[in-house]
Amino acid sequence: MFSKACEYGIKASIFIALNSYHGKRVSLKAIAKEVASPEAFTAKILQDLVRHDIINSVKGAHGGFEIEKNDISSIKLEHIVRAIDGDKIYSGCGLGLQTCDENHPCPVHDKFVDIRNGLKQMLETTNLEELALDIKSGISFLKT
Amino acid sequence: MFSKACEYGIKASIFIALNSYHGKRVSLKAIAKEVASPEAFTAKILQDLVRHDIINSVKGAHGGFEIEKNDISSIKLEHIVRAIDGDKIYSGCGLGLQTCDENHPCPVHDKFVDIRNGLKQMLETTNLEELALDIKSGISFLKT
DNA sequence: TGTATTTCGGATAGTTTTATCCTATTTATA
DNA sequence: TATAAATAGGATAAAACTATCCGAAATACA
Ligand code: FES
Ligand code: FES
Repeated sequence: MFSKACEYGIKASIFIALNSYHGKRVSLKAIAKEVASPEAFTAKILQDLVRHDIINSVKGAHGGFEIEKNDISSIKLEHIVRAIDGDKIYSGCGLGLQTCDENHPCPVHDKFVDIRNGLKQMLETTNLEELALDIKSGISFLKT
Repeated sequence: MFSKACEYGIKASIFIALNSYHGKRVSLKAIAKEVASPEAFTAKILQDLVRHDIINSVKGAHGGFEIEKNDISSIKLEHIVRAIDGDKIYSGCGLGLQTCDENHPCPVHDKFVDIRNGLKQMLETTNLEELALDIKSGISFLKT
């Protein structure tokens, strides 16, 4: 469903949010360990999220990644997925036609659009805060 | 969502079904043209579907691919997807945890499972006959 | 000022997916 | 039987995705 990069990006963002909530900045090393992702690859993904203004980075000693406290609840999964995987999830035809078009639909268009809209809806309404809180309370997990 | 191989496989199967409906066997060349897929790659995918007993092939002059007329309505998209992409769509965790487990859920488990079940349901209940009939009646299209 | 820490960014390597090529095998028909 | 038409299958190539490496730049602190 999502690319590896996107999976890592979402999990990393949740972990950063969780810590930013307490005013703690986290390092790449800590993130990669906590979400069980390859360090160097995760670095690339985080750079991408920084460029898209989803997370902030601070270079140098005591540097790391953080999220504006006020932004945590307004950052939706959609923003992260769009930054990393682009909008192919949203716009593409399920069977690879050049464009997904009501007026020139592929055989599964109607059924596919239903499912895609569900996914879209989910990504647009799920924010980092709720996900981070579930981790904090031990309801959900980032690895294993 | 689906791999290219799977997209080609589904479209090819629909085209074969459409023709088998009229007792017509179709060649690889005709299939690739009709679904706008690379010929040699499509050949591999069709071989896969033949090995999985989803379609039949006949070698030699006047050979080609066909589907048992009585099977057209009982072949579900699920069978094709499983044959080509395996069951990763069904079993895997949306965020890449080793196993998708109620008792050790990732942060998006509940929401993800909902969507995955919708997809599963769709694939399990959609059969080749209905898709082929929509093509026949000009309601849907296999390419462009 | 010097050093350790840490992100940034370019280059490179490995793996999987997608795609192509060529030969062997099978079959209908002249 | 000879030939042409098709699928089968192995080998290979190209592209995309995943992952690693290393030096540059920035920053805190001694
Ligand atoms: S045209 Fe294929 S999903 Fe819309
Ligand atoms: S544990 Fe991640 S989707 Fe179920």
